[in-house]
Amino acid sequence: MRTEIKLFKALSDTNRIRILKMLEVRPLCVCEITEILGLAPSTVSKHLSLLRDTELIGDIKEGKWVNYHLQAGADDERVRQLLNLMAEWLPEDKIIKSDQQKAGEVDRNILCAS
Amino acid sequence: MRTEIKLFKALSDTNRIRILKMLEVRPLCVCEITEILGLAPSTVSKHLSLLRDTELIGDIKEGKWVNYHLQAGADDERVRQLLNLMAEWLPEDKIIKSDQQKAGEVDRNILCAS
DNA sequence: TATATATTTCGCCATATAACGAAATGAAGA
DNA sequence: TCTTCATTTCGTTATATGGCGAAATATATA
Repeated sequence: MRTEIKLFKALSDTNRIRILKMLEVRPLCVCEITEILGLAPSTVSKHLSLLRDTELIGDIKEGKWVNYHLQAGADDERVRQLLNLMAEWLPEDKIIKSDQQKAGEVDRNILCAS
Repeated sequence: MRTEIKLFKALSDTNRIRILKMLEVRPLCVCEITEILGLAPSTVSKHLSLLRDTELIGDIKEGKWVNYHLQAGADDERVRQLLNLMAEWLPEDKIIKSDQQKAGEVDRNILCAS
């Protein structure tokens, strides 16, 4: 039962839901997510490693950046089921829509080290 | 987003998952659930009211007992989706299977006020 | 009415969680 | 090599959560 609880806990936080929903748009690096959420980088990093522990997201290093992406094809069926649910949920949420628009627009080269 | 978070939080606790899974067998009163979980009645009552707040379960008074049941036909589609997932999950979990067997066997007339 | 029983509410305590800033780590480029 | 910048790790703090027992509430029965 540990896995299931860990998954639900991962989804029990507003900022982590916002992260998952913005990753539906495209993979993002930590500083892009940090900018959109308006949190400290260390806080965002912690959220990301918690999500990664559940396989809901994965990461790929690209030079000095770490790109995080949804794990839509995760090994664990429960993860896939929850990601499928989340993809349907919150289609009209103002914050989510705003986040997703920003996710489509941010440019890490302009944004980071500003 | 508040509703979604509340739902995931409700599912983020071992004892609440155990309650949902035992209610798949049949409706149960508080003292039956209390006996199976081995927790204080006040603790179980708190879990139940939290689950009821999400519409995952409902309650019907029957004399001095309060019977709790799954809300499989809940108004909220998200609730139905999560209950459907939970019905598929944990089919082999030892604790869950034991709980479900007990749920089929307990008799509140023998059990309570013992 | 008085008593017994089931449930809930309240107050308390221990632990878990989310936030931050500071310091450590890792990679790219001067 | 040295510097810069993205990210992570660590330590701290405030709040949330889950547990209990005691007291309050509600209902059935003597």
